[in-house]
Amino acid sequence: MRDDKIRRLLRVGEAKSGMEDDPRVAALSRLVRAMGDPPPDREAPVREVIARLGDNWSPLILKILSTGAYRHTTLKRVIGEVSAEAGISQRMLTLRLRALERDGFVAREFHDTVPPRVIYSLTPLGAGLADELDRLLGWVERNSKEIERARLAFRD
Amino acid sequence: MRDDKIRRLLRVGEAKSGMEDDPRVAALSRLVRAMGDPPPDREAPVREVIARLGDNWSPLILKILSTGAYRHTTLKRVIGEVSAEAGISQRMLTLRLRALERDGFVAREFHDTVPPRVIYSLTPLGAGLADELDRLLGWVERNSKEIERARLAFRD
DNA sequence: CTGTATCCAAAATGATACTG
DNA sequence: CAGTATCATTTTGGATACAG
Repeated sequence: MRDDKIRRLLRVGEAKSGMEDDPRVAALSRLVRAMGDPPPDREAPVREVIARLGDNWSPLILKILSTGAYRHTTLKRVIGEVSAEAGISQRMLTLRLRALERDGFVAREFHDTVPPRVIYSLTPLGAGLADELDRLLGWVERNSKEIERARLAFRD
Repeated sequence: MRDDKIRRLLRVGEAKSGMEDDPRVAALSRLVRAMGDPPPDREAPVREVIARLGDNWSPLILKILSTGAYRHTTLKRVIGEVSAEAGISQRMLTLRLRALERDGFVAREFHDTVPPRVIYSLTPLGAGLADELDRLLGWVERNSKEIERARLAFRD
């Protein structure tokens, strides 16, 4: 995207005297270039991975798996005890694990016995993602007082 | 939660000879304590903030606002040009901005003129969140090759 | 211009029953 | 035990019209 297009978006007049150099133009220009062309869509890793971290169950799954390897049902049982909500449905657990496996964060070890045994664990990549999650949680934790304050002040 | 309850969840027998000390028990115990009692529900800042980062529009809004202050419609126009999708609806933009404002990440400056002028900008707290977002994006970026490889390998 | 209200479509999640 | 299929419910998002 060219800078003059950005100027039009911002309704910034052409700089004739050099006084209208809106700093947002250069900053937006950098942002657009950093995002690439075309910009990442919903299926792009950047979007998907952050969406995973933001969904209801994946963060908890990552945290639990960072303590070790688990069978499917054991994982379900642990989530049911540890979460604030009613517990995860078998369907959702499978969906989430599949998504995490698909992106290389979770390894699935299948033993074709009766009954079958399937062991889920974090890959090194998944452990890295769990670390990122921890750092993010740490930031929120450190700022939760201020967030709570903002929430209370938000009675407008 | 007591450790023997965790052992039952994991179907770990009582250690009589000291050989069954499943390392997951201690790790899970630490995890449960770190999460607090009761564990954070959907409205808790930890959950909400990460959910914000994971939704469709908030990350982009944060990125754009980190380049400066914007009026409502200008922001909408910029998002429409910068995003991969069709653009954000006025309703969603308002909802997202409200949520970000509610948690103290975005400041709303209202001028009661005709037509009204409303300027949105990041608070220092919001700038901090934008920094966290950047670090997260950086991590995904650095690992996107490996993620793509996992995706291609995931034809099972 | 900023925002709300209403209605509608699409997506996420859960419940339940079933299979190998 | 692990997983799938189906259906119901909830949540989320968009389109449109309208108000101040």
